Amino acid sequence: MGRSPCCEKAHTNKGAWTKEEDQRLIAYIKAHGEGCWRSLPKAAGLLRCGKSCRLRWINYLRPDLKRGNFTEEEDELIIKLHELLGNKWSLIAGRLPGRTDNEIKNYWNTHIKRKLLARGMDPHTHRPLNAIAMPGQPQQLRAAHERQHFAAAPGGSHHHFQQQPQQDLSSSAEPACSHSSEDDEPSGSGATPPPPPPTGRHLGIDLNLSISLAPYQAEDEPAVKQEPAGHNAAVCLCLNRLGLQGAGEGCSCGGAGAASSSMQQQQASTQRMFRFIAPLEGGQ
DNA sequence: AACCATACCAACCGCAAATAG
DNA sequence: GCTATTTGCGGTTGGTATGGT
Repeated sequence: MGRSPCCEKAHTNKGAWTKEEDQRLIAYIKAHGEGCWRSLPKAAGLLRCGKSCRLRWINYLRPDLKRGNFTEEEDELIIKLHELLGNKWSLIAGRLPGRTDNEIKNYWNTHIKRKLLARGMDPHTHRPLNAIAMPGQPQQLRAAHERQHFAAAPGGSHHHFQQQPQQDLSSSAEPACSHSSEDDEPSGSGATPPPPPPTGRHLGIDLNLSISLAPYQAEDEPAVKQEPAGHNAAVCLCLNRLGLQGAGEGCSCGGAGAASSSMQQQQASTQRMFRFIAPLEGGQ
C-alpha cells in the first residue's frame, strides 16, 4: 500500500533540537495534550515532522522521565525482562517507571550487553557462552522453571498466583504466524529446543507477559514496611492477553503500567489476567 | 597539545500495526 | 472489506564527550 511521507521533508528541521523548539513543544502539549502528532508541528509552530516531535517528547521532554544512571535493580530487571521478552523495548520500558524504550535500548547496547558477556552469558539467548545448549545450566533451568509456572494451571506452587475472574475467553484469534523476535532460535540440531515463549498459547489462551519491580511481601509478613528496591524487591509477572501492555491495570504491583492509556485500561477490563509474584533470587 | 579510539546517546529511518474513512 | 493515514516500535546512524597514547 502506498504511503505518503510522514512530513514535507523540504520544510522540516532535522538534527538536534534547540531550546526554543523544546519550549514550543512543551508549551503546546501542556496546553493541548498529546495526540495528533501529524498536525502538532504546524499547530505548535514547529518546523519538524510529527514523528520527530513525538520522539522528542517521549524520550526527552516528558515531565515524568527519571533520567540519570540506572540502578543495579533496574539493570537486573532489564536483564530479566529481556530474557523473557527479547528486544521488546517498549514492553520493557513499560515496567520501568520514568525510563523510555530508547533509553533502555541504548543502555542495553552500551552497558548490559557487556555486563552479560563479562558474566559469560550470551546477551541474545541469556545462556552461558561456553556451554551452548547445555540443558543443565542453572540459568536455563530457571528460565524453564519460570515458564512452567506460566503454563501451569494458576493456583499451584508456593508463589502468589492469583486468578482474576473475567469474561470473554474465546474472542482472541490466534495469529497465523508466531512472533519473530530475533532472539528466537531455530531448533538447532543437537541442541535442546528452546522452550516456547511464555505466551501460554498452548493453553489456548493468547497470553502476553509483563513484569515489573514490585514491593514483595511474604504471605505471613505484615503489610507495612517496604524495603527499598533490591532487598524485598520481587518480580510481578502479570500475565494477560496480547494487546494488554500495561500490567498495572488490575494489578496492584504498582508498576509503570498503571500509567497506561485508557484504551489499554479498557482492554484490561475484558481480558483475563493472572498475577504471579515471586521473590527474586539472591535479593535481585 | 594533538590525534585516535571508544563510549554514549539523541535522533532518524523504515516497517508494521492500528485506526479512520 | 478495502485503502489511506497515523502512530508506535525497533534498528541504525551520526555527533559529541571522554579516555588513552
